Amino acid sequence: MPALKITAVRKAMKDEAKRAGAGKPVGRAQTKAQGGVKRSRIQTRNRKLILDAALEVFSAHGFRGSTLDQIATEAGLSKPNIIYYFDGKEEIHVTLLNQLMETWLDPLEQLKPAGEPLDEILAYVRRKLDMAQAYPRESRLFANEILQGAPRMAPHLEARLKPLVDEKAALIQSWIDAGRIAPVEPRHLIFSIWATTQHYADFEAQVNVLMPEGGIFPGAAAYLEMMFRRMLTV
Amino acid sequence: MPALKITAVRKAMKDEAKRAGAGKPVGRAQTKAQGGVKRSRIQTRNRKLILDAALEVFSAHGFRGSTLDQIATEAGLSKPNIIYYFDGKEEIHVTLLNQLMETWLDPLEQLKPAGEPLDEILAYVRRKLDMAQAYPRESRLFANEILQGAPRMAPHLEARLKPLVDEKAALIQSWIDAGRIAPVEPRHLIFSIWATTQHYADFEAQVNVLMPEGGIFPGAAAYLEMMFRRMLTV
DNA sequence: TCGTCAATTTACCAAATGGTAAAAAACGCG
DNA sequence: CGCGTTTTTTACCATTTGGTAAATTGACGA
Repeated sequence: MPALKITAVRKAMKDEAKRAGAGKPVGRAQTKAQGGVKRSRIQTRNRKLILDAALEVFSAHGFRGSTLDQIATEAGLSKPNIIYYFDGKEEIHVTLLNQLMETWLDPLEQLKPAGEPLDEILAYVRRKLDMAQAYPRESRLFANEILQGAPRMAPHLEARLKPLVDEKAALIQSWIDAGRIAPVEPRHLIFSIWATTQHYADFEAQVNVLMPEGGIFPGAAAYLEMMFRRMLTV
Repeated sequence: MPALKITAVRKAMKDEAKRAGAGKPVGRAQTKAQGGVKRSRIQTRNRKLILDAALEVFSAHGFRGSTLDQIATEAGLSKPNIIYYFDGKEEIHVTLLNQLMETWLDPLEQLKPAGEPLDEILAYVRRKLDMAQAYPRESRLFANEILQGAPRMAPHLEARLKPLVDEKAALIQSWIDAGRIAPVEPRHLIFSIWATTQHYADFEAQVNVLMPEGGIFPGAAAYLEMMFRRMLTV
């Protein structure tokens, strides 16, 4: 029973320290990206090494399926050294997710009112598919998180994704109202773009079984362009 | 070091026993669905309880994110009692996956040469969407497994899914050759049907953030029917 | 109703895992 | 170069977790 108590106390102290913003005497490296967090060359390099390794591991096995040892090995660092740079497994994951969200939003942000509506949307499909091809690990990391109910991402979804989707859905609706594309529910349209493009990254294992010949992306691009073109042409 | 050795020996003995097909003296319940495995009323009931609980837990947290204790609690049984019915966590998971595969294949199996091609395909979309709505846990269990690279399912994918997809892709191609639907790559068509329908189950957490109003499925059904109708109409 | 086999519980264990403490090593600046 | 600071390593620890052994209870047919 004493062991339990000691742990509880230690944990409480740690939480306290966190709340007070008082870092450990050694290793102020883990203070997150708040104000100006001047990072040394070594810190920059190693944080990147760790995040790269974590992306590899988390995207392949999910959060709970990944271990610090795996990440450490992949990064070529020792486990305690990883804890020196990040407060723990969870913080690495959250950092990755936060970074990812911006990258993920980017293609949709580029959907602009200027230009021909159909071309704009098809270009968006294209960007999304390119993204799935270029960053399959990021796509799977994201998919994993959402599949588990977005436990560490719900706030971000609400704060960053929702406003953007609201904005772009309104834009698409305005195109519809102007009779420039066929009438469809904008949000379902967006969902179908996400689903079809990300499928090639997230379900790669299945796709590879069913279409063994390498290079599915050219065919996918042609198929999706045709699909959305036909659907949206007035 | 001796501890390690003992474990190794114990493990080896267990593997041996498995290979030889010699079950434990007590509990022949875990012999899998081979020949006639007459199961008592209690066995039938408890295996079902366990599989139901495991579906709930595995679909929510993934394989590695789930614990036997969670499954036991959910099933209302004790952990050792669970091990009495299944050889271990892995066997529960595999059993679930195998069962699931049949259910999952069913809607595609119903795609038949008779009838109007467009109606056949739209009915397939409908069945898939109904399935996502009625069995979201199954959909997520499957998605989880594929996301992780299908480690426990690759053989099944190859043996059951691939032949079926080959067959139905050929059927769709024959419809195209006969000029009865618009020409599209049959496999990409199938992928897009899977992706768009399962999206509503697998990414439910995200969908719920972006479309707070309950009952997205009616809208999804209308949208998807329109989408595939427009794409496939000659 | 009684004995036997099936089912369940109790009490464990070893390994894996996230994390820590403290000493050693490397860095870099005056 | 010398010395304080940062970074890394070594040696641990507590908890969690999958799984087991053995004793106990329960079901059910002769």
